[in-house]
Amino acid sequence: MTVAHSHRFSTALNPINISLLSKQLIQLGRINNADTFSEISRQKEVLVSSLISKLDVCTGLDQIKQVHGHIIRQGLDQSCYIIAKLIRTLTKLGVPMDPYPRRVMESVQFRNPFLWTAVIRGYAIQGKLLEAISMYGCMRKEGITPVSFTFSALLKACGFVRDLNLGRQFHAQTFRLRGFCFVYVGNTMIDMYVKCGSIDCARKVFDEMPERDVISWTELIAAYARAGNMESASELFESLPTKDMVAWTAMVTGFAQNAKPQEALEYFDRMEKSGIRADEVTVAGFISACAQLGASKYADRAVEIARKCGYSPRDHVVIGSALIDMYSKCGNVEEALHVFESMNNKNVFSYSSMILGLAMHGRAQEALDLFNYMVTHTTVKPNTVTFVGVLTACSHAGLVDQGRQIFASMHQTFGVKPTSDHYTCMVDLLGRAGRLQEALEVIKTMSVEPHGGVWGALLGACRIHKDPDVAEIAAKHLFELEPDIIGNYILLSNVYASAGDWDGVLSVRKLIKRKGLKKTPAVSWVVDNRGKMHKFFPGYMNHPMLNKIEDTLEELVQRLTVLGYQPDLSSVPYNVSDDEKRSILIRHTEKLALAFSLLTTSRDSSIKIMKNLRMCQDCHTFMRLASEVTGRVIIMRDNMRFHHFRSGACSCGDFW
DNA sequence: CTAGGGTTAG
Repeated sequence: MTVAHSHRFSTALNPINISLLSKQLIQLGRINNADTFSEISRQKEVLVSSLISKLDVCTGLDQIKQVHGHIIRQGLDQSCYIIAKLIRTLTKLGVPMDPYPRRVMESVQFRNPFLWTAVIRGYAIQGKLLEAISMYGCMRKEGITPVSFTFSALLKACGFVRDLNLGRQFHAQTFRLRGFCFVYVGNTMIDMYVKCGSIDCARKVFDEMPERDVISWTELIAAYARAGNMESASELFESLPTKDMVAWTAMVTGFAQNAKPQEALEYFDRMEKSGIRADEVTVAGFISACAQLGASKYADRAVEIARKCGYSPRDHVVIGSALIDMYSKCGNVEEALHVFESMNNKNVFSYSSMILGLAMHGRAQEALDLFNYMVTHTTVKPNTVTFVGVLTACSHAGLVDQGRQIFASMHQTFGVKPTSDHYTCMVDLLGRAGRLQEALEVIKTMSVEPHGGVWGALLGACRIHKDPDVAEIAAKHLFELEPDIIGNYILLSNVYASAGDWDGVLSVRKLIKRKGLKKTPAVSWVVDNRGKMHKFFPGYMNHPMLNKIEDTLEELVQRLTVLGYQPDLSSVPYNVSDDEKRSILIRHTEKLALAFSLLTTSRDSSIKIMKNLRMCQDCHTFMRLASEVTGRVIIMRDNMRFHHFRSGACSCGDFW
């Protein structure tokens, strides 16, 4: 509330204004003398009520007490309607229920169910289930009959603290007392079960509700989506008779969150075709789906849609943050920076996305600078994701000491507890720097149970530094935690291969076979300027330009050899002849994609290649040197991050 | 006054 506002409030309701108001009302014929008194107090209630409504998050407790003073002076301190409203507002503003709001309630002599409920709900939202229940007990003792709103508040409290048992008790009581269920209470019940993680109970309530509205449906759809069960979500959604914007959005974001971007886009299209408007939340989900597809033609479409819906990143934080992430993942970090700078409001999502974007593209120093700017020049507080971003930046740039410092400060200075994700970054940081024993030590002293990522980072480091002994330790834990992820086995096999241990390679291959796992086939792709995608698979395939591609590669190899290029035979994890290794290497999909791009794009444009797996050492060297002899900028995205090859150097500093 | 929200590591 601004100063000007509070000044207006303080004069709005003085006795002169009230008597003026009453004269005006009589003149207008709205009231007659007989009921002037009750009518004026009703009007007073309306005025005071609108005064309370104007309190907002910026209001300090002093101003609230000032308003309370007005309420008392106007003789409205016994009005349940006004006091309940005041308490609801205090709750919204985050004022703790004890002692102030509760005292205000206790000062009212004759309390109605709505006043009690406002207090119960206040405790509920602040996570104080026991106090909420005790208030409910007091209310019953006074002989007040609860209303549906009361049960809604109690159920909300149970959901908030995830107390399934108490939730069940109130569920039963609700039906006993009322005999029937309002849609509203039913919806709160669904929400309670969902929050308690019991989606089946939520479904049961839904199925038994005599009457449902679109909110009941959407709650359940979103719960299925959050649980990763998009089949049930779609099924439910299709049977929803009238789908509104929020329901559609739940589907779009649901697919986006479950790594099904194509479906997210489909639902967005269907939504548009049904003539339903999209709002900021819908568009954010759409952008997130585009980001996952990682192709600029989707990026353009996302920007176009955001523009059409009237959501510019300048004024909409959610849209801006989503766009930053999308541009970064599409390989256009410059545009991401551009969006970031254009934003009027930036929050922790905007900063974290930007820091992660810079880290992903190997611009570690800028990522660190941005982080430092954020913590020293803004009021934005870093969260757990922000630290993943900064630590990733350190690890990709080999900044061991800085990383250690930041890791220490995150808990000490910023109160963010390290999770397995942060330990993953630390293990990666130390591991890449060749300090495998230190990395192992970090894992042993972790304050949380290490997840697969932590051991995976260690195994990855063993691949770089060719250390089969530590690799076996890492693999043992990793295979227990993630027995079905083929990439883990391949990684171990690569470590053995790089050490020339072909028995080891063979044993891993057997293990893969026994588990019935299938190797993920490699694929690289490029998008031409008409938006068409060209995919390249391993070995020879029937691409119309195959001959030209082969010629180009042969010529390129010759030019690179002059610069000292030698095929890195240790990148081939098979025990075959050196000639065979050379011919396998030259058929790696990203090399085919590179040759294709050289043949089909103009000399001054940069080349953008995507790949679903990690790039091998040989391809990395090849790309680096190719950027030198061709004078082209090559942007290459593997399954983890981006490499910018320019004039014979890579943004990752050959550190990946 | 009960529903949908963008960023996470190997």
